[in-house]
Amino acid sequence: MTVDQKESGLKANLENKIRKADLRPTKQRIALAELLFADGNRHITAEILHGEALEAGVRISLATIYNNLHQFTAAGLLREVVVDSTKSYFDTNMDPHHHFFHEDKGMLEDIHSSKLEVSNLPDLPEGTNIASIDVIVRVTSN
Amino acid sequence: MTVDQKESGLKANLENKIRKADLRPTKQRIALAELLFADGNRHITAEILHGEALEAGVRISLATIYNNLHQFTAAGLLREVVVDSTKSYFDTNMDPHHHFFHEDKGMLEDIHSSKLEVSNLPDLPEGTNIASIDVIVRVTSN
DNA sequence: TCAATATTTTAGAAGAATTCTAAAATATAA
DNA sequence: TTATATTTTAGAATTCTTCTAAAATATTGA
Repeated sequence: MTVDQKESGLKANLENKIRKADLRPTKQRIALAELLFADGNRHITAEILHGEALEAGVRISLATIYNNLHQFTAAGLLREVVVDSTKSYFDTNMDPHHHFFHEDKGMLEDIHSSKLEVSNLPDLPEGTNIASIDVIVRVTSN
Repeated sequence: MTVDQKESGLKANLENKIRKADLRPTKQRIALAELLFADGNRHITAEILHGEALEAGVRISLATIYNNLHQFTAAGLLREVVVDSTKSYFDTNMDPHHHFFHEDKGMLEDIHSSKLEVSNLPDLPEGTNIASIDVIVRVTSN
């Protein structure tokens, strides 16, 4: 298999992913999917992703970055992790898991669910359901 | 004990709290301390606190609200709870505990630490210390 | 008490992140 | 194709928060 075939295979796969989410595989969308999903789990902000896209030579506006991050999130391809009241982080890992948050670097790191257990959860407030349980272990460098 | 004595006792207590934080007990600070600490645990945003202060007849600017929320936080009288990437919540309960977050109402509710346990925490990333562990149980109404 | 000093408050401007708008560009279906 | 639906975009608008520097208030020590 040539490099070209491998690449077109990857791209075709991403197009598929986008189609399955009921979205059209536009140039911008494919480029973002590549940046987000091509090599493994990522935690990324809109600004950073925008920077990476421009660096990769993809002309894309910040509004489009936001649009797509939200559309991908709605489609279950991304989840938002709330760790900082000033900006939003998006996580490409959809398996149940938790996070270390490096407060000085503003950086997230996964904690696989099997590695951490939450037990003894009290009764839920009357008339509510769990949407998610988020554990953030905030760490600082020493 | 008269109502007046009780009230002045409460106010004196709050002044004390403010002084211990190395802050001057100004009219605005005392009013905020009253709103925050007078009756039990509260979870509040800057906007809401500002509204309550104005309603209570205290002339105070939003900048002062922010200044004081941060000063109280730095002094260990408040803690910030990060649950929403669009605004900041401050919690008057300084005991170790976790939260339910009612996503539809934007409302926080305490989970006492004894009611919930986090176990099996993996090794921390090289060269880091735990700053805090935050568990947010996000719930929605059904 | 009264001045000198230090802290605090404030209005309004500025900043940062995000969302909105409506027109142009692109993708899809027939 | 051509019509229709979706997407992208620049730039304005919005929301929350911080900054600025001047006026007000609190504290200290004679």
